[in-house]
Formats: sequence, C-alpha cells, structure tokens
Amino acid sequence: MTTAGLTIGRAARAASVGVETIRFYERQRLVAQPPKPEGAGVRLYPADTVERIRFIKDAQELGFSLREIHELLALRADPAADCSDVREQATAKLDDVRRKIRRLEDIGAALERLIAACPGHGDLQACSIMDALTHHPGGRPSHGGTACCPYPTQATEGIHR
Amino acid sequence: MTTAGLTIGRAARAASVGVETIRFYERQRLVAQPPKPEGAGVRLYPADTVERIRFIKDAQELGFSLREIHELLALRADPAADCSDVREQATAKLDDVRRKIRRLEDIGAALERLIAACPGHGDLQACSIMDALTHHPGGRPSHGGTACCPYPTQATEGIHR
DNA sequence: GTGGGGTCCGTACATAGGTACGGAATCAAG
DNA sequence: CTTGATTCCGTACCTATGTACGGACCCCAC
Repeated sequence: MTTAGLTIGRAARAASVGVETIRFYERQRLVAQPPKPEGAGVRLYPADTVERIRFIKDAQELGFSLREIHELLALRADPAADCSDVREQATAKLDDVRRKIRRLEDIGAALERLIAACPGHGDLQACSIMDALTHHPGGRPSHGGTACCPYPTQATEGIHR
Repeated sequence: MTTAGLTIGRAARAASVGVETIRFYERQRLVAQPPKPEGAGVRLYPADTVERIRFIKDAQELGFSLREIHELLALRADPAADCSDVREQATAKLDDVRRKIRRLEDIGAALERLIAACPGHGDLQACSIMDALTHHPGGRPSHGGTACCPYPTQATEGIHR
C-alpha cells in the first residue's frame, strides 16, 4: 500500500539534505543502507529513514554530536531483555536534555531582558547578553559590579563571510 | 580591590579550556586580548573574560556556532541609540532559543516514554527514540504504522573510539 | 643570577562533519 | 534505442574548531 521507497535523491530532498550527506551517514552507520534489488537497480529508502535523517539534523542543532546521536538512536527497550543499562543511558541523556533546556531558558530570559532594556526605558544594567546573564535577578554567575558596557562593541572582523 | 586580572594560564583553568583555545578565540575576535603592560610583562585577563568564555562553551553545547555566538555577544542595547535592529536580532535569536527548547522537550518526552516502556510493562510501541517520537500521543511526524522494532540494532562499527 | 615553568607568537597538524569530483552503470522520457 | 538525468562508489577536498610545536622571552623562587 505504501510506496516501496524513495531513491536516494528523493529521500535527500525529503529530508532537506544532500545525497552525499546520506551516503556519509551510511558510512557512519547512522542510517542503514537499503539493499540493492536482485539483479540490478537502485536502492530504495523507506520513509522512516527520512524521519531518521531529520532527527539527526534536529539533534545536531541542539548540540549533539553524531556520536551522541548514534547513542540516542541505538537506545531501544527490548521487552524481552534486561534493559537496566538502556534505562541508565536513557536517564543520562534525559539529564543532558534537561540541562540544555535550563541553560536555554537562562539565555532566553537574558534575551528578553535585553529586549526590554532596548528602547532606553528598560531598567538598564542589562545592555548586553553577558550583563543580562550575570547581574540579573536569578542570574547564575557571581563577580560583583562591572558597570554597564565594559566590552567595546567588537568589530565584525575575524568572524567573516 | 579586585585582582587586576589573571594570566592566560589561570584564566584558561578558570574557564576550563586550554590556553590555546583562548588564543584561538582572540584570533576570532570572540574575546578581547588585553593589552600588554607598559614596558614588559604578560597580559592580564579580567574576570568577565572568564565568564565570556564559559558562555561561549555553554552556547556551543546548545548548538550555536561560533559565528552565532559572536552575534549573540555583539547584541547590545545602547540606551542612547536607535536599537530597532538590535531588538530585531534579539527577537530572532529568542525565537531560535524557543524552537530549540521545544524540540528538546519533544526529545525529553520521548526519552521518558522510552524509559517507561523499558521494563516490559510499559505500553510498548515505543522501543526506540524514533518510535517514541513518531507514533506518540502528540508526536510530530506522520507516516502510519511501522511495527515496533523495524531498525535492526546497529553494530557499534563506524562511530568508533 | 640561574633554573624551571609560564607567556608569546607564528605555524603546523588534527578531528568532525560534510561536499565535490569522476567515471561507469542504470533508469526514464521521447 | 538514444539521450539526459540519477545512482553508485571511491577518493579527494573543504570548513569549523580547536590542539600541538618550537623558539624567544619573561618572571619568580632559590
């Protein structure tokens, strides 16, 4: 009923990556290479390979390395096996995820504070991200009392293109 | 009252990076290189450079590239200037951050589901991350009805060391 | 004032994650 | 059955982000 699969080119387009990226992931064993059909023909990729690739790209944007993504994808709860170590690994990953969320929330709050300070009628004392993070109600780090804008706005040189 | 600053080695240790990393960031203009004192001597790094480096490392783990981090750090609400573009950029970054949080929450939920399914008395139908993400109450993607464990557990080959 | 470690600077090397190239085989439209 | 686009595979190349190396210089403890 469903289509047998997609050629590598179509799969790549569906996952918004290049063909070469799929081949690269195959070499890294991040996605399985479907078998070549009997005799001759081209490989056909099932739809869930596309999902898998999307997941990989998403996870990358969240700061996971391909190694870590491999570990995430390898986690499986086999109902017929002792999975205490799967459980353990999954829990570790979950902690990881939660730490990331917390840190992102900090940065999000700093950005909000920065935006609020923007028109000039905000509270000030928060004219940069670092300011908003460091001497903030609830901000993490310590170090007392640098005035508002100690860091000279850096030229765009260096980080180029 | 506060110390004049840290030598590069101490600053590196304080920020949990290598000396070479600091120099690299200086070349990339991610952190400012303090001036060499009159005559002779070594450069001294203020404490907020350490904070800045920590921020860079944190942001990297959240999937921001050095380029993006540079943009984040460059945002500043100068109360004496029109900052509509700062506001605009900050808003865009904030959207970014919120997207990341949402996706992390999805993955966190999938992990929880996987952990719950683990001992065998969970609901099943969620024996891998992809399962937990795709056919989940509230899961994002579509594609109907792949059975539980279609993906052969991949050997550890390829992603090595 | 000497010895051992740290700094400085330039350059070279390394690792992760792709991206491009080239030639043979294959498929699909006309 | 020709033609143009794709696939396949191996290899080479590229960018981002460090990491290491080597020689000169500097600083602090003895």
